Amino acid sequence: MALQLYNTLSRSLEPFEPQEPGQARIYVCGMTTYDLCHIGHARAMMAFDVAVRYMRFAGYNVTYVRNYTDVDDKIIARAAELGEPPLELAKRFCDALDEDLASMGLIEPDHSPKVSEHIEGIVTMTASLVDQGFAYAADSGDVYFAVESFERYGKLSGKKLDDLRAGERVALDPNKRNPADFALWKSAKDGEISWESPWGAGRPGWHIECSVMSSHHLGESFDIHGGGIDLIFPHHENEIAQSECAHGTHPMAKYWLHNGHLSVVERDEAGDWQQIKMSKSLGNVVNIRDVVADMPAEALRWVYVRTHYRSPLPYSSEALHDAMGVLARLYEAKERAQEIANTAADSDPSKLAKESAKAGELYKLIAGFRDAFEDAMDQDLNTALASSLVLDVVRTINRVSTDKVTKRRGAGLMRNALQVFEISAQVLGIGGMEPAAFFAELREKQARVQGVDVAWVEAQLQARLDAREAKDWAAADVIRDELLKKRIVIMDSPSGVTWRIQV
RNA sequence: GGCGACGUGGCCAAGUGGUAAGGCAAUGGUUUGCAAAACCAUGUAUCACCGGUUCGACUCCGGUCGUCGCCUCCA
Repeated sequence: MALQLYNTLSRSLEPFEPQEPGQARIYVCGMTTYDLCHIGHARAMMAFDVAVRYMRFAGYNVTYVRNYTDVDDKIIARAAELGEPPLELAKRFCDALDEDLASMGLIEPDHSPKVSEHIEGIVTMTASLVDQGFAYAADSGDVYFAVESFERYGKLSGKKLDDLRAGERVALDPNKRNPADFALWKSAKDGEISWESPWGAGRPGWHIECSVMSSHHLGESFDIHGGGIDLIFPHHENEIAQSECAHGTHPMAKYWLHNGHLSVVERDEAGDWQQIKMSKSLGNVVNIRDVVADMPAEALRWVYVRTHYRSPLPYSSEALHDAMGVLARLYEAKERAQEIANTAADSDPSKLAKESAKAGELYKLIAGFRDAFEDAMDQDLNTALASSLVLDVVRTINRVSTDKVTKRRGAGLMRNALQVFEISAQVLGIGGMEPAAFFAELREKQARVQGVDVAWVEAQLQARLDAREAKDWAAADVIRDELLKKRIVIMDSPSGVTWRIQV
């Protein structure tokens, strides 16, 4: 099977057929950089991160563009509040965003254009729309796109101009011919950041930058345009209008992909989930850096990956804790597989599979893994299914790791099994760490979160080890119970003692 | 008012017409000095409800109820 994507334009699943075979061009609406990136934004970033990773995995040569909107009303307002030049504020948050996304293991786009660097192109496209009669300059110095001039207006969102309840929620603007007309260019108010234009000093409207930057990097008609579900209208609808009118080509993009929203949920007194709004005033905004400071970033990725990108995602700290536990199991399996791969003798895995039923089970699972994984991802990037296939392998590795035949001669088999983690790491961004590094990071971060003194723990562990060597089980157990009270769990194994903080 | 999405075991969550993956939690067991981890076993799921199409529907169609999103800035 080949990749199929759900296209918002047709509201159906379509086979992915890029304009140029083997080459995929994708544009994703990034962030308006007036604040830190929170886990809701991160979901969108993750959805398209995985999409691009998978397309590359599947053999496409992908050109991936994700913009920063660094000129915007909210940025100007925030900058005024803080007494900071708007572009400096935007730059600060662009850098913070880069840092946060890198900490989550997101791949970098091939191009990350900023509005402030494309003003000339924006003026040119706006002028072209005015010249062609698709836009008009009002006396105020604002330039508006005339939605009635574009017959396909509404094709993405399914909205009809007559149905839009103009003026109901926002005061009508007397400068506009139709209330649905939107600004391509906004005249500068006193002291605002502005650029010169044929219509006087001003700055770009909200939607035009994406039309300009996408065509700049990907051409007038490209393959995939992505963003959050909330952007369908008006943002993407308006992008289509601008681009297709300015260029006289269509479609602007063949496939429109939209990720569902994340919502924060908490348990109420009855134990039922209650949806709560993530907002500054409630003080419950969860930023990427808050999460990544407390645990390995893959835990957060796991939360995203476990739900299909188009479904709503209920987020809770409980889900994040579950994810940490699952990842620990995954890395323990990887560690077991590595140990056998490093210490066992080599033997043809197919022969081993005949000698031991357990080895045979793993052999079979691994042999079919890549196809099954691709089938899952081909179904509109079904990471929920794909990730559960990884867990199937994890369970089977754990089961086989006690098998005598495998322990003795299973190096080859386990090397094959380890490729599953490589695929998972490549596509989902999960499972690529060295197990020891994962556990060290988990322990270090959780120790800080829970206020545990690592040196003290190590000392306790040594004392317990001494007691155990003396077979003084009672003393050893007292120490273990003491540690457990501080949520430190001890795990004895033939290769030594490890510990973990209960999450 | 318009457009759209969702409702699957205690919870989360896949499911591409042929009676339901995976995860978490729970219980029992194997293992362990005892634990932890791991593994094994255990879930009668009226797939919101009511009709329809079909040999057969969680899956398609219509309706009802409920939750949510967009129509203003929003990932």
